[in-house]
Amino acid sequence: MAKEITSRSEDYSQWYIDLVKKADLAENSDVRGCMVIKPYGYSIWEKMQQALDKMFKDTGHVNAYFPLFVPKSMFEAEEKNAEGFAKECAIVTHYRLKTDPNNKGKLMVDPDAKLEEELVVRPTSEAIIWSSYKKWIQSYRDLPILINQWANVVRWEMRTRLFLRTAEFLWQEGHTAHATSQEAVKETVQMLNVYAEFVETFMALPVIKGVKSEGERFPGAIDTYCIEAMMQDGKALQAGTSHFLGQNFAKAFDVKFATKEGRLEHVWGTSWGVSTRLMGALIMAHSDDEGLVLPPKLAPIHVVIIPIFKNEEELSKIAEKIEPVISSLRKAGYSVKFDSRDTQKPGFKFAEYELKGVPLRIAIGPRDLENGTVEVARRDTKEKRVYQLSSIVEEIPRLLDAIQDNIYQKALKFKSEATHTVDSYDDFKRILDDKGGFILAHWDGTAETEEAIKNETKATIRCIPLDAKEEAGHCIYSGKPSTKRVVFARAY
RNA sequence: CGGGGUGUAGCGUAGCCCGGUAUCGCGCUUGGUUUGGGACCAAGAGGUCGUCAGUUCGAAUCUGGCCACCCCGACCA
Repeated sequence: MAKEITSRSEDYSQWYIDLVKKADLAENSDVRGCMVIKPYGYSIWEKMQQALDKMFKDTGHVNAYFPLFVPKSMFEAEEKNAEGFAKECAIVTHYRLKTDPNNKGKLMVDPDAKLEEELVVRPTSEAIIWSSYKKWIQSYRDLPILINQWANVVRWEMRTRLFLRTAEFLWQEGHTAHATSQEAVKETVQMLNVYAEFVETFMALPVIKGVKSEGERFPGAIDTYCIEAMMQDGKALQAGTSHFLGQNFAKAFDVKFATKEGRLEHVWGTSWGVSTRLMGALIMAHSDDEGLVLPPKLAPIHVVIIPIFKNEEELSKIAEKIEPVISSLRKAGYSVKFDSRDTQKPGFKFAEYELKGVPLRIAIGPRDLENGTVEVARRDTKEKRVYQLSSIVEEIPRLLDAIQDNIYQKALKFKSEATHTVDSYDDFKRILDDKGGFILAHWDGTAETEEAIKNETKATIRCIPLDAKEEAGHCIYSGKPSTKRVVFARAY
């Protein structure tokens, strides 16, 4: 009742906000544009971090940490990158406050404490990292450098939305340096594949892998690879990017190395990142009007057990009966919560854990004690089934796998139904307005056409898919010849 | 930054036009009855009405300044 959320059909974006707040994931803070990630939301992010961090380490990367502040002169070294982020930077200009003589009890910025050089709060860390790499790299023997950092960054967005766009957000950013262009490209693609694999296997969300058009490219990159996911309302969401930086940053920061042959060359770079925005994708991809639906691989609680009892005595009988199940499951690595609160009724708890997206719920009461059974409810299908208590420890892993798979299959089906192929601008606009989704269409490859379509329809080129097949056609906008289809969509 | 809107208890709100110290629901506290799908009854606690000034015997209400937030646009992971 109090926790009721707006339905998706009524107002999708309100549904999203309700979900984030009522499932206790995050809330707006008293700081403009910045959110508080609450414990339940943060525990999902930690699960994501753990899985990604392992994948990074398995591909040879190590973690490090670089400063939050970047001196302005350092920040502006790579011109395109600086320009691209200039409009959204927070800047530290002073290092001290003092009591305000004209305003009792208040503080003011001390005008005598102005910094010689302003510090930019990092919107991304290429600058500070490449200025460090300059000191670390002299020879081909020093390469490659494969570093990741988990950090917060600040981008002063005009309009913010919980998880999807906040002024401060958490992310990881990988920054690598290589001796050859081929090796750097290979790294860029490898990390794109890591992201795709993570999003598909852990988040149960299928993606399109592709390359950004010039207009959508990361400032300072030669190529930006990305994965794009489809949300339930037909809007696309960029879930991760991997950039081939060429020698741009090496040149800007004068990072050279001696080759085996003794020549002095600039190194080749990549950078790649995913952010707490993935939380937004996770929420929007699978959840329903009852609340979150979490894939078991990222759920902080796999199984919640709700005892149904009238008194202390009944509760202790149930607890005794279920205890071996709990400890076996925990031993096997599952997160189990036994909610024995006597302050809430079972129905309240059922609704609460549905809201929070717990994949499996076990209810056990006097009736079950008599029959040696439990009732198991799946969050994804809402299906309830009675199992023998003796078989439950074996059933749980099977059920969790089934849920993970079912959620993915459902999202895959949705994505394929939301993907349309069009050959005329009229069809393009019609489908965009009727259904949204991904639209595969021919494009003449020019920034002008891309810009015109964006202005007229708000749809952007999400990517040029890596698996796009060669196919002669005509640009839906200009009619000029094209050799493959690109993916358009309205996006978050 | 341009256009529009809103600030009243932890949350959501009524009252404002037409001035007389604030309504209702959820939540919270206590007691009792309940407990297999969001319990019920009773009694309570909680508000400088965003802020500063003005008009007035008297301001949530009228006037002006300021601040904050939300929505639509431009920008964006």
